[in-house]
Amino acid sequence: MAKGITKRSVDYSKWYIDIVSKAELAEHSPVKGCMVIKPNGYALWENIQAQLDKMFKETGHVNAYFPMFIPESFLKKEAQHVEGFAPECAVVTHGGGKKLEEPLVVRPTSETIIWSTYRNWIQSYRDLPILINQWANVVRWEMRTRLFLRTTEFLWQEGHTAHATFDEAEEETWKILRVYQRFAEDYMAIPVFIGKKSEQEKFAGALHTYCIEAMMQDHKALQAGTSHHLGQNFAKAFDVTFQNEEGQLEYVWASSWGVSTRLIGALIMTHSDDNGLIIPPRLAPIKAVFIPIWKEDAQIDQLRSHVAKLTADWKGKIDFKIDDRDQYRPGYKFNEWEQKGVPLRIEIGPRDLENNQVVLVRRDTGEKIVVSQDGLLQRVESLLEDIQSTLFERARAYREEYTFTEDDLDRFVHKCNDPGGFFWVHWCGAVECEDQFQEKARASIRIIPFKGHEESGKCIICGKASQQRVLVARAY
RNA sequence: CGGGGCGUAGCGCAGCCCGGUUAGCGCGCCUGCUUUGGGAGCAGGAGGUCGUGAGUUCGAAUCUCACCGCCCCGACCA
Repeated sequence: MAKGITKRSVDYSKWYIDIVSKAELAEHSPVKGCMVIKPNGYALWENIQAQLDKMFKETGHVNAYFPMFIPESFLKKEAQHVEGFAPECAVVTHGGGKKLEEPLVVRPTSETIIWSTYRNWIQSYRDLPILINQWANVVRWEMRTRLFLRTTEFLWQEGHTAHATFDEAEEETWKILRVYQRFAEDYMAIPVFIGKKSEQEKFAGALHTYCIEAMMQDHKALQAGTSHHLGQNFAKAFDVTFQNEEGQLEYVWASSWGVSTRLIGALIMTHSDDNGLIIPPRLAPIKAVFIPIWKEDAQIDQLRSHVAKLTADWKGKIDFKIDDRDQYRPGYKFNEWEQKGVPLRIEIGPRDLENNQVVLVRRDTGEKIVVSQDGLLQRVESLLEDIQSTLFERARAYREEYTFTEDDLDRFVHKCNDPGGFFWVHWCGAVECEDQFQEKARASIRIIPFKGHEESGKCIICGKASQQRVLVARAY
């Protein structure tokens, strides 16, 4: 039935590419590693943006925009930061037909340009906090790219906040992490583990990095959002100080945080099946699609006007579409909308007109439900909510099935290969042992849990004392 | 940067080994008629610098050399 989509069991990577292509989310551009985000993909991104933007504003943030070009010297001001980003920067050397005096880096992230600006904005504790977010594109010259998951240019939001104290910056970093978690779980229907990154995995230039981590259907981990406590590192690099209530000069404390179009990749790999994309209703640009079915020309107009009447009060309440194209037959449309991930299909034909009913078909389960046309909107709305929670529960059950607590090294390595998954293992904290996860199992520490999850044991690698388990997995 | 694969119509491919009329097939597209509750049928039609450049040859999609690009799999990263 799923024409043109490789089955997950045959080739997972191919399946992913087929979904992106068949759902018309994006395609490759003439430039290596870049993508054209097509209307279906962009509509999804717009819905992600709209909800997140609302949540940022509810937590006191405002939007602004900083330029894409950054003087090369700025990148070099924060030692860890340069080291982390220098290799993957695109650099503009010419403009207006002339060689530039100083090359311009196309932003890989905006900490440097923003902190060079904050320097001018901050003098007193009364200027703090600054809680700014920006929606932007960034460029990172990656060696290996995949549509949405890792592209040379991608869209994201980056929050950059400035605070008077360590604790305030910490609270901000934590608050945003919880916003990300809530968004992932309540809107994308993607269950996530939250925690802290190891020293090796943290952002270049941060004191520590928090993240949300999700499991994909191939049991690999995908980092879906990060929130960094930047300490005073950028304030020191750009000499951003403020006068506190006692009149003393102090360096400003910072946080930064972001999610990107990678979320679309996460959404695909969490919910979709061999028949195509599945979009959780709360983010679906089209939540329901009507497919009128007719046998004679005379019925077309009858159906059109009937559906128009039926949906007269739907506008503004639910995003739906009526597919009354007559160059395609119903079966074709069924498949097309399934591939595009529309959560609910509403079939209506002569039989239904006679019986005052419609046929609802759930995208998540394929279940067909015959319901009365009376109170259809309420029925559709509650069904969409049910699909939303079913998707989340299904994803959570799947994740639990492949999340293991493991104490035996051989068994851990073996299970990393087959079936793969998330592993809670004891780790002593040594970098050497962390490297062994990569060496032995091509896996890495995805998160270190927060306080309250202490448990003493022995490091699965070296056997020395360990105070806690960490989550280890192969990752995208 | 290593390994693999591929560049021929919008998409997917055959043809190449063994050079030779007008480069072919499926899907899609356009026109018409019949159809329409799980990817419709028939008829007609449009659509090509065979990735680029050089070479061999009377003659190159096909042989030789070089280059370019893309995809997939690994090492680095959101």
